[in-house]
Amino acid sequence: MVSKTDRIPAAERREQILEAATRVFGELGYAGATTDRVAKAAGISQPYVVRMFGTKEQLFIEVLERTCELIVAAFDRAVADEASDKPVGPRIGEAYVHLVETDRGVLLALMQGFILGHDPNIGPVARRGFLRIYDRMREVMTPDEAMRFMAQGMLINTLIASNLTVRIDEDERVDELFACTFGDKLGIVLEGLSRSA
Amino acid sequence: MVSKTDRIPAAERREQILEAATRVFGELGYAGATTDRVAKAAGISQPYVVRMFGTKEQLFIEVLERTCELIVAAFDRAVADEASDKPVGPRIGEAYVHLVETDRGVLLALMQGFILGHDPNIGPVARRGFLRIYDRMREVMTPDEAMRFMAQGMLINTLIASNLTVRIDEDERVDELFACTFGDKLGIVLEGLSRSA
DNA sequence: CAGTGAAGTAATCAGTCGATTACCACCATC
DNA sequence: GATGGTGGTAATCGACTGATTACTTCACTG
Repeated sequence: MVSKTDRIPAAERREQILEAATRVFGELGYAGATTDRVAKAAGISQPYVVRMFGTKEQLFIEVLERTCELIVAAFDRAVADEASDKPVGPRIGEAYVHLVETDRGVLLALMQGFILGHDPNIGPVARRGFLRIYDRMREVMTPDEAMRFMAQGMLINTLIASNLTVRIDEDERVDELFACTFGDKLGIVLEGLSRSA
Repeated sequence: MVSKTDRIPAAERREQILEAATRVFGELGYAGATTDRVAKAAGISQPYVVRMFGTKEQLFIEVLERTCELIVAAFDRAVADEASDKPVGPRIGEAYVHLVETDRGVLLALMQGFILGHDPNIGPVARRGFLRIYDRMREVMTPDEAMRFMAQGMLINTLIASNLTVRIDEDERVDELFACTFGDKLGIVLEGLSRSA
């Protein structure tokens, strides 16, 4: 039934599942997503997903930790980028906007984690992830700058999650808000949107 | 089985259900909440909830529209407050912070709506609500100010949703972030927290 | 080539949840 | 005192979903 090329080492398959689960959880939320949707997105069967991660909850927790790692890693790269002549703040901002364009699922899954803060098992992981990102900011900017940066990030997450992008070029207020939010990085976002359309 | 004092006019009962549903949806999310939890929170039976609103989806949509109305109304009151000697920006900010303290469910339900932007039925309602709030801001401030205000609001929502408040007085970074986010309104928030604890 | 372990699935089960149905209690009014 | 409308529930159904079980296929190795 399964051709031999479909058999893949567990570690590699694990990463595939995490990637697919990030998209599915990001789109449907934790409760709304099903292990079967994740399985289909990863191209395998539902029982295999459950067996590899134990429970749906554990899978989500690993997705959440992975998204935080990806974001922190992206920030680290931006901070370490010696080639750029820009200050560190805008460099990190650009890195975040770049994530919007390339890996929307990461931001959405992160958002889904934050709003599960009440959950006894997921909540602590979400809070730890949030603080890890905040800490990273604080290493390169003041508390006030870091706060504003996080706020801007949360607005971006909300704009993406609420799918307001579909009304760009349709509603003047949306155009204005996007221009104001993304500033000189608006081009990057629009380019990413047209590519994914 | 039901004492006669439990019989209440439909319109009044409807408002009770919407209020209860706002809290339940805010805490558990749309998919995570059940009509039975809403019913128990409102003190009635599950079938009655469904019959009054048709479907769970329709109930959520009405909750979402109601939360937007409540927020816009709170802003309107703040704008119209002639007694205050503060500029309009801080007055609205204070109104929003006041919502954190008194009606957390409203902010959380609103957040839950935003992250359902992909949903074909709920998404449009969420976007309309977001823009209605943004419009209200734009009537009394510049695009840039309105964007920053929305960003700050989204950060506040995230801090509340992720339940980071539980780590106040436990984690220095959290204290710093809250002080920075709420500024001179931090007292209002802390007072609300200790009262609800 | 027997044997072992890793990769993966089909079938199914038990619990949950939204929705439906059929019913009951109360009050007004004629 | 029948009657009909309004406020409400108990019981239940069908679909969905996370998890479990038992099985198959294949590569490797002694």
